Amino acid sequence: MARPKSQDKRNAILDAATQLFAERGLAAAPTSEISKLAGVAEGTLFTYFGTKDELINSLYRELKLELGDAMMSDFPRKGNVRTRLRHVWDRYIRWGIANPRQYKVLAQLLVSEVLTKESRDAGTAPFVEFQTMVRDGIEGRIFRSDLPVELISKAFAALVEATIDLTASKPSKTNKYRDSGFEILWAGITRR
Amino acid sequence: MARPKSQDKRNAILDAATQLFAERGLAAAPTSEISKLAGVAEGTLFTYFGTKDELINSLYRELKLELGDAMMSDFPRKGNVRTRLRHVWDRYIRWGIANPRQYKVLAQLLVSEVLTKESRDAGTAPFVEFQTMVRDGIEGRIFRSDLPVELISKAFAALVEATIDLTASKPSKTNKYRDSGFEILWAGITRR
DNA sequence: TATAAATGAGTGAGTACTCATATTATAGTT
DNA sequence: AACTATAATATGAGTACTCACTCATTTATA
Repeated sequence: MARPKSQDKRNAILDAATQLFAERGLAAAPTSEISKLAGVAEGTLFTYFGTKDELINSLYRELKLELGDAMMSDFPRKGNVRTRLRHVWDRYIRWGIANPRQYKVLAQLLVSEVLTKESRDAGTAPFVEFQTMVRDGIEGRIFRSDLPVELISKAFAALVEATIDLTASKPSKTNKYRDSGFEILWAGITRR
Repeated sequence: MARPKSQDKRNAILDAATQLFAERGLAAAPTSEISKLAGVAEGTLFTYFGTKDELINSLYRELKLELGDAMMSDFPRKGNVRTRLRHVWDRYIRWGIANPRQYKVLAQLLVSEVLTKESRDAGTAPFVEFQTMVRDGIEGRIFRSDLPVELISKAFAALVEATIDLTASKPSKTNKYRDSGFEILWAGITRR
């Protein structure tokens, strides 16, 4: 290899894209401005990402990885189901609040029409341990056995996101929302 | 007025926009194609909606009204809290399944950057009775009193939408998801 | 008959992507 | 260690194209 690509430039482009996507939406953020903000020539953007759609797909995978890392670092593998569930709950919310742009872009990407099936599949990879935990909860008779696994996972995601959204509009109640949100989830899926 | 605008044309344009937005996303649906699909000249689109953004905002309000109607028709005002909550739950899900395009577009509009604050506010208007019901639930000691009202509303919306999304991928389990989803919500927000 | 809607070719402002040229990190040679 | 050849990246003006919106003209209705 005569001259290697620079991971720094790649990251700068992804960061710039995140910022502009969050501020204006996917379609209204031109590659010319993304590259300018990243401090590279427009052509350079296209040596790192063949098309704008490819950039968007790469960004999605990157963000999902970050979120997965945030949720799973220090994961209390030995803890009971409640402890583990609470860990990922707290981490997810913390990440969403600490990275509002990334969080917002993720929401935009998910409803966009440009994500490939491969990207969507790749995006679920970081969350295998989460699936395991849900299965543990059901087999260990902690979760209600009449609830489908996929509904529990979905309910988790839906409630975290609702909680983060609320927090964004009333940051002073962050802790309240975080705790109450979890209580709704826990009471909702566990046996009485 | 020499020649009145036609409600039919206006609806045709909104319908065409809904279809194309759902298929390709807001940005990739040109006004030229929307008008063609609606069976009017492109100029006509602009006599009904001054700009594309205005069209999008109008569509949002229209869809929210439809959803509100669907949820609130035959609303059992005299029923107990569970009956009333279940009513709007079922109607919301039924509407989402019966109108997948509308439902999808609504999701896109909510994360888009073109909705004005006025539109967002107007969008909540059809749901005043829902708010009342939540307050009833808290005052009547049916819902847990430590949960913030706004979190309960948000949790409702989040769980319905999660349920509809799941149903879209596995229609055969529609009833199961509908019932189980509601159980999660109900167990989550009521006193033990 | 007056007034407004309907039409669709035209316009100007962008936009994603290209490509000829300049630059530079690397591997090989001495 | 210094030099060179090589092959890749970096650059940004240029290109082909698309799109939201306009406007002169035609058509319909009160």
